[in-house]
Amino acid sequence: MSKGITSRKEDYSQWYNELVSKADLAEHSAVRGCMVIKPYGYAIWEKMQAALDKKFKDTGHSNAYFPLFIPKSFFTKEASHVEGFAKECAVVTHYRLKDDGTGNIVVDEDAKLEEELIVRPTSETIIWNTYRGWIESYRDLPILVNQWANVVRWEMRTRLFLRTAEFLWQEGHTAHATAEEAIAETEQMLDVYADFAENWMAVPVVKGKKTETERFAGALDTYCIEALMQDGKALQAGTSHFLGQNFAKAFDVKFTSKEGKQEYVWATSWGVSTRLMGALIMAHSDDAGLVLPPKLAPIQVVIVPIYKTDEERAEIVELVDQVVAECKQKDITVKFDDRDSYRPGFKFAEWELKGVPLRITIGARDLKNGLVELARRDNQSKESVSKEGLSQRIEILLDEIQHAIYEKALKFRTDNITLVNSYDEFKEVLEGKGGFISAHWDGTAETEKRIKEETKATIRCIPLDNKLEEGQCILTGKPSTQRVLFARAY
RNA sequence: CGGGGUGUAGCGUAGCCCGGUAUCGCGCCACAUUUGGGAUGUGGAGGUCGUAGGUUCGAAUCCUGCCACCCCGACCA
Repeated sequence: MSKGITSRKEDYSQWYNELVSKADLAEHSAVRGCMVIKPYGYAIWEKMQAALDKKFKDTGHSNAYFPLFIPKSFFTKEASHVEGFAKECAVVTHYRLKDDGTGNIVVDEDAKLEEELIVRPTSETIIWNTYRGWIESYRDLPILVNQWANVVRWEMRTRLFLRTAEFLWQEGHTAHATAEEAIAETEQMLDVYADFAENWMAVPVVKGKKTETERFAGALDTYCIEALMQDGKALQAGTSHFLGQNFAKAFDVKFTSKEGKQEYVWATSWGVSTRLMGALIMAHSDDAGLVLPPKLAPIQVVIVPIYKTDEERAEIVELVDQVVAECKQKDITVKFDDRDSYRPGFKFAEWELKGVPLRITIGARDLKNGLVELARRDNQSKESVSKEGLSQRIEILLDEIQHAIYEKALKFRTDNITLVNSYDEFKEVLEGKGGFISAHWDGTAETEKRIKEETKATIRCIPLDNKLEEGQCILTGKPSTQRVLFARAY
């Protein structure tokens, strides 16, 4: 491992790339646009999955699994849905290879599929085609299903975690008897995402609604959580869609109501992906490496011993065993770095790079005094504490770190939401400090498009807690009733 | 998919213009001395020069195709 990484100031995207690679989170694979998520990175994803999965179950959802392949005819049934995804679909056309007679393995043209299969970019179509068979009566509703899966969107430009051709995610697909119930579900899951982002990832998010332009292909309404990265760019961290009856109509999914009438089912879908890993990395990490929130850190505490002799080592190990046992009782994940081939300084740097929230250093000096040294990753502070009651202190510190990095990110976001009242001011802020820009917009797609073309900024969302106020659109001067959030985005 | 760039040991590189089987640093292995912020010395291993062709007595070097990655654009979670 080489020393250090590029600083954020020097080159933010290089910093990100080096961090992902040097912290052992992921690497590029032999397949274009696809990544290998390495064990340490995957461990973080697993922690995210576990927390989210529990929240889904707690709100009444069950997991299921639907096929990777979707018949093309299904996929093309909902017009705007197809239009939105058509340009990035991988298509399976054949089911066999053969030897062409010269030792080359080629596609067997005789094994052409009668109907081509689309590798799912999302599963609405296959799921709604399935739901048709599951739903007859209002008594079959609601259906509250989630699936953890991989999806493929053939992206031209990829970045590890942020945009790859294949990624991991969860997609919830629910079916309801009424629009009100479906909308309530959409909002509930948005709250689940926001809660997860803020309380687990320690990333503050703005809950909002997408404009028509930014809406999911096939949805009536798309709700989102938007996060702000340290370079001032926004990142969509999760979406929850109210799909109306679009998919029910496309797939003819009807139910008999209490009144005995045939009605189309109301739908929602919602998802978050491994992109959250990108958000996590860019929200907290610094020039020394990753900074992980304790709740998602695969290793919460690392213990680095410092010794000269075997006797000292033995004494330290004895204390470490106690500390580890104590922590285990409190469900704190501890790693004892007993590698003999690296010196302490090297280990300090390595675990900082990997974002371990707390480090315990134990040396001969400490043993003599009955102390250990605790070092926080988030603010680099150190303290010497008694070995008595150490696990309590660790517990408190982990909790403090979780809150401290959230507060830091929140302050950054608050400082980087700028209210502007003119287009000149808008452009100036966008070029200079970046971040979210709160401005009046006349509500038309034309204006939105022009601003995007001229400045590369998009409307990230119309915040849900927006207060109404009279104003004038920064571009056209037309009347507006509320401000929306603009930003350049990932 | 358009424009630009890069590919040489695990990583970072020199050599390429001007053709003769490859330089240096980090890392790796062994041993010794070390250990409170990325140790030092000695010895050693490791290469289809991205890949497939072509030119040539001879190609990392010249020519062509392909692949991958990085930056900028269009598109997108």
